[in-house]
Amino acid sequence: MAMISINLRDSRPIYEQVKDAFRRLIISGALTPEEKLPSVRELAAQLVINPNTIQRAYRELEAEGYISSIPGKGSFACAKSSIDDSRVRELLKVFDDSVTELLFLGKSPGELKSRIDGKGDAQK
Amino acid sequence: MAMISINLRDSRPIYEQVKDAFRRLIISGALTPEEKLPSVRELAAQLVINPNTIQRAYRELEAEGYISSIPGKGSFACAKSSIDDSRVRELLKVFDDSVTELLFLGKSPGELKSRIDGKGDAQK
DNA sequence: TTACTGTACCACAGAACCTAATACAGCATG
DNA sequence: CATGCTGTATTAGGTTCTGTGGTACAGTAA
Repeated sequence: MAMISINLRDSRPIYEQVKDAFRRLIISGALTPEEKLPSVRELAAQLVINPNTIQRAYRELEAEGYISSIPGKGSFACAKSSIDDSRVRELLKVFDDSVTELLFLGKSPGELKSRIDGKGDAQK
Repeated sequence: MAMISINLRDSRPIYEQVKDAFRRLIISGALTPEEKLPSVRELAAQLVINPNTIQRAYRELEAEGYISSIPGKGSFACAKSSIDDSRVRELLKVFDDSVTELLFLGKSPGELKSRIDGKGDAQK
């Protein structure tokens, strides 16, 4: 039942941790399209944080297209087809920048490529 | 002479923008090892921001091993051999996470690999 | 000496983050 | 209908982060 967990001692904002956690669940397939997420109040109670913080995470996840919230019903995971294109562009920039710096620091292109192949099946 | 520029309307902290800017200069080779960076006060005057903000950026870049600051002399770019290992681990995590999400969103492994190859010569 | 360098410290303002409490409307169940 | 859930919005307050402004000290070089 404890779908996600957060770390109050982390420097990253709680709402960002919540966003990342649900993105991972969706990416890994642990949360399938149309599947219901915990309600704002329920999750806030589980994590012992304020409902407003959860609401912010859900609102931003919805803006990215990862989830869809319906008043009175709940929040639900979306199919990947509905994820916003700007999210892809953002990720590509992160990818490119990390590659550039890793290559500079001595990593070989082959080593980075093999890391991509390692993602086929196991999700960690 | 304007080595870097910052955007006050950006949501990211100024000192983070400064850090990224100098990392890019070093990575691209525009700033070679032992080369001198602008002084704290000089750069602050150029960018019209507070010297303390520059100082923070320099301090953190030094902790990562990208630059070395010597009281009375100045701050200088370092050779890549002195960059901290934790920076590499951090970058690998960013790389892996972006790959996982990009693959989920429909990008093919081949497309990502070709992006790695595109970094051999041109730098942006 | 003079002028530059990095570094440290303090106080202050504004923004971001988070909490707390309340309220309203939509949906589903009995 | 009525109860209880759902998302959503609003207001207020506290804490932390970010950035500014000013001052000070020590090391380096002309």
